Amino acid sequence: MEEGTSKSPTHSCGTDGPYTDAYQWDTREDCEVRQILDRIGDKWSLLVIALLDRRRLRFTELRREIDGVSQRMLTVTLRQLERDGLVHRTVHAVVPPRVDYELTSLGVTLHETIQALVMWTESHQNEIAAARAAYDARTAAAANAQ
Amino acid sequence: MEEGTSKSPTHSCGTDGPYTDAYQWDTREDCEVRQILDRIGDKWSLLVIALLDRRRLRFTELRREIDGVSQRMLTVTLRQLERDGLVHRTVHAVVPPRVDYELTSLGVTLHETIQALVMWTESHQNEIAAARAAYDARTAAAANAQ
DNA sequence: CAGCATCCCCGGTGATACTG
DNA sequence: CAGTATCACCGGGGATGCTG
Repeated sequence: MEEGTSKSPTHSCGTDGPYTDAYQWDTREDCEVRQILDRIGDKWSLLVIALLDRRRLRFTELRREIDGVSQRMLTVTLRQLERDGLVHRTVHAVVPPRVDYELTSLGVTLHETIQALVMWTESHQNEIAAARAAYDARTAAAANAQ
Repeated sequence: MEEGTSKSPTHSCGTDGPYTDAYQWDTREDCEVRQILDRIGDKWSLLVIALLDRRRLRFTELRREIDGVSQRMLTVTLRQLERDGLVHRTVHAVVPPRVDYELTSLGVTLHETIQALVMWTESHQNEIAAARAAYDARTAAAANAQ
């Protein structure tokens, strides 16, 4: 199943157009971009990063703020983020145990980048909603005519 | 700042400067941000958007360039993107059938926004790799000590 | 309090076969 | 060529129970 050769897995969009260079990105399934994108796209990571923005929270506080997350998934998510160097974990040797989480400087920069995406979404949500409504209407009409 | 309920749909970014307060985003599971994030995070959407950047491709061309995608998933992905108004689909009434895909203007703006994320990834992939290596080393050491 | 281990389910995805 | 339809799989994620 190894990509092995991983031969130019993508379009080497040659010289076939009046356009200037399109930015070519790595399209391999195991590339770094996909790694991060998977992290972005998973269910809880972004929420954790957003909640840790300029804050320092302990496990239970995070869990309370993220309504719906299971203990297991919060743990798993935090471990991934810690492994990626996006979140820092501080264990206090006290009883009962206390563990604090905060963004690393790397995590902060990712958060800032993600904000652009969030703002894009908020600026264009109406267009998307309209597009969906139009699409559904067209689809329904087609199904109706048939 | 009080949270009240975690389902607060508001994001009060109003008159505050970018760093005076945390930017609150919609944390509901069904919010628009999550809708788009799910699209970003799925397996093929981003690849399609990237490949359609300043190009106009037909179904088979896309399929050939995206190594590993099944016919079914390419269809599903394109339908979602079309429904969201990100990709435009042109059907030519010829035999054999010819269908062209291209980004809409909305799709172009999303692509531009995503580029920031991709570039972040590329700039920081070394840090992430280092963080992972360090984490794994720590973990292995701990397991070893035990 | 902050986890880890286990079981289990569901939906996203792939493979395959068929069609206009 | 560009799909649609159906089946099967597997892994993400929830629920639960147990520990330091």
